[in-house]
Amino acid sequence: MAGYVSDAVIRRLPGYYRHLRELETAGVTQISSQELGKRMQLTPSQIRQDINCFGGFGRQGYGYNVTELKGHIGEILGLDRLHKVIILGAGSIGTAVARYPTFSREGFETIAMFDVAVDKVGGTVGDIPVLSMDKLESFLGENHVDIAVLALPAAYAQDTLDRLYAGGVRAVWNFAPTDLNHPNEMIVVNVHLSDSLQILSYRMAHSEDE
Amino acid sequence: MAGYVSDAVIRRLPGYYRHLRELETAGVTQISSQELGKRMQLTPSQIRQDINCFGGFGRQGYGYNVTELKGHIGEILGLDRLHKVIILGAGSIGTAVARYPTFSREGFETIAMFDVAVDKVGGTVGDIPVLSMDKLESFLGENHVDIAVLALPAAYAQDTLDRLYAGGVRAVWNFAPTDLNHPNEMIVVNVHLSDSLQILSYRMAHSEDE
DNA sequence: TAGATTGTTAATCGATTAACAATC
DNA sequence: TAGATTGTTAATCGATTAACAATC
Repeated sequence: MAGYVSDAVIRRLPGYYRHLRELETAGVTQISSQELGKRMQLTPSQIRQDINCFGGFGRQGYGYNVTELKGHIGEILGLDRLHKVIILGAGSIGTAVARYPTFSREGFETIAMFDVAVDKVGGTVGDIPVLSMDKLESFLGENHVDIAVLALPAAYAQDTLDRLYAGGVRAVWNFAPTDLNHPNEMIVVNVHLSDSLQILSYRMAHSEDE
Repeated sequence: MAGYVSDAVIRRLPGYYRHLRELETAGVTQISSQELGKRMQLTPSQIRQDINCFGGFGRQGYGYNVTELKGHIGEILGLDRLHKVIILGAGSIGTAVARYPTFSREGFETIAMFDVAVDKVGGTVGDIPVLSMDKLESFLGENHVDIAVLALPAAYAQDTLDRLYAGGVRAVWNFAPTDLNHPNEMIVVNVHLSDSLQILSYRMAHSEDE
């Protein structure tokens, strides 16, 4: 069904999912592109175009069924599957990711964390065991891992990514503040917290401009 | 100097800054749009267009001086100013933000955290005092705050944002997984960690498509 | 000077918006 | 049926890329 879908559309999908979940929780069963657009600050046209990249989930004269559309978008996002996750780095960022309740709710299960600090190795974060970084290869040999989270200093990120790739991991969620080189068949999504804060700083510095 | 600058350009600025910092650290003094483009996966044209939104920082036949350009972009991003920050929520995300070393290096100083949990109030995270949420208004009355970080559950985010606005805060960095309503003169930048993870999930689910 | 590379204008490409027939 | 709203095609708008004269 889905042919080429532009990056712009993909980046909006989680927003649709989030708003539809909120609407569902609020007991709303039906919504038009008009109303959803007002809520999400998008034009009704754009919403219909976006949704129709994946199929005609609406009905003329009615709009969209909230639960149904949320279900479709959840599937499109792959949230109907279970993802096994490991976290590299048991510092404050790694810990925050491990404890983030939303992830487990959406099918992301963290099965292990890795760190170099001897005082962390052997411990746990919540229920999650913290293993030695030296055990990474053997762990990957024995366990299927869908996603690796890089939550360690930039200086170690590239080397760790290369080890993950060699161990068969094909998807990385990167919190290290650097851009990483990776083979085409590896998917890397960056968080780059500093970038986001700098954009806030930019807007503050230029808020009088226009 | 800077007339209208598109969102697309603004979102790329932190990337320029990051790469220029890395180049400077590596001892590179000069770079052409060609080389920088190869490094950042952008066309040379785009780099020259982006930079020329703010002024002609290059020299024909030479390219750009790394340190000089980094300095200009740092200023454009407002990183030459000191920003006083408070963090709402002393959970694992708030703590991770408080401990993130990059921020203090770039001129963001966290002066207080706030939480409702009685076992956290009165304590510290690093050097930063954790105050009671009840003290927010009095704190804002006595201290200048440039940026508030929302690191609390979605259910409390809108209410807290309204209190921040009433207390004079005009910039918010939002980690709560919800979109917030805010007056025009308030600047809100969202992190939405779940969105980013869902985009990774999407790409994994559709990596065979093309 | 010759070579390189910018700054900037023009051309292209893609994403958003508008319009409207189809239809619930 | 009449009214509402989708799905989809066409028009517009904006961002990216190409080209090249200016100039270091």
